[in-house]
Amino acid sequence: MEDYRNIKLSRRERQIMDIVYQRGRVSVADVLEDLPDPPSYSTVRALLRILEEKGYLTHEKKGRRYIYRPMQPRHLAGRSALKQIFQTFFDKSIEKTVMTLISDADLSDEELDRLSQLIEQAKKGDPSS
Amino acid sequence: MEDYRNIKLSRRERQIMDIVYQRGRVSVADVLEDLPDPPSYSTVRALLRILEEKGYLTHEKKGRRYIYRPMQPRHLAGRSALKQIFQTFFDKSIEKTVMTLISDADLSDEELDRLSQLIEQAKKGDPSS
DNA sequence: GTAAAAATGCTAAAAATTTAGCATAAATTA
DNA sequence: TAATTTATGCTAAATTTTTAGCATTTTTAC
Repeated sequence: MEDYRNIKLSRRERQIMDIVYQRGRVSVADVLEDLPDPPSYSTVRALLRILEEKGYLTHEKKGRRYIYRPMQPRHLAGRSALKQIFQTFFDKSIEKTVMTLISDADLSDEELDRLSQLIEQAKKGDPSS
Repeated sequence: MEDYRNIKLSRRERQIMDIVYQRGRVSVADVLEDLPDPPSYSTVRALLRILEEKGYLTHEKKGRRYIYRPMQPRHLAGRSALKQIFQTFFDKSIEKTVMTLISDADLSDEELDRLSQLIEQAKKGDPSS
């Protein structure tokens, strides 16, 4: 659980977390740049501070400015977000979710081959059925 | 775009939209039942009304009570949400996203076979590369 | 047919979020 | 070294969100 995209955070807080996960590491200016309907510099600073207080971010001093990054690693946050999505929209079906991803994506044959391999490996690796 | 999970909606509004998409059609009581830290009946009604005003929901009278459903079809909302996720967490890579879905899922061989077929079909159907 | 139950309409207060602004410190530059 | 720029610390106002409550309507039960 612990999915920031699902509960807890306010609208601005979520927007900022998304930016942080997209960029990996951000300065106040970075966030300001990416925020839709950007508020003032002060505002962004306040929100970053709050997110840090809530335990979602941490910062370090880089020269004279703060650089923020997420506390939870990206891949974990991604997993959690995906879980939420496929529960909400795809009847908890991985298959439906993958189908949507693939059919929307217009993938090259090369990419499709790599996915096939991925699935073959999953078959070998986990003899669960 | 128009992704309710990304921007615009407040925390409660999003929670409610998630419930609506999970259930398909909801009464006030349904929503109340699924909401974490449920507020009062009045509150839920107000939120549903607001979401309808904003164009996310519509309702019909079923007997004496309102039944709400989403304006945007589930599969479209799902696509949009997925897009957001794989952009934010997976470097816009379908492959990485699918990999995470599959490796987390502990799928049966049967399910994996169906996914293989899906991919084969994608290869045939779209000779893009 | 009257009373109780279960719904909505509407309004406004309470709480949380979002915002800006002033004070201050450090680095840059002229 | 003084002025300017670019950062943060802190505080409080403005706005939005969240909530509850009362009035009214419709159905159900006696």
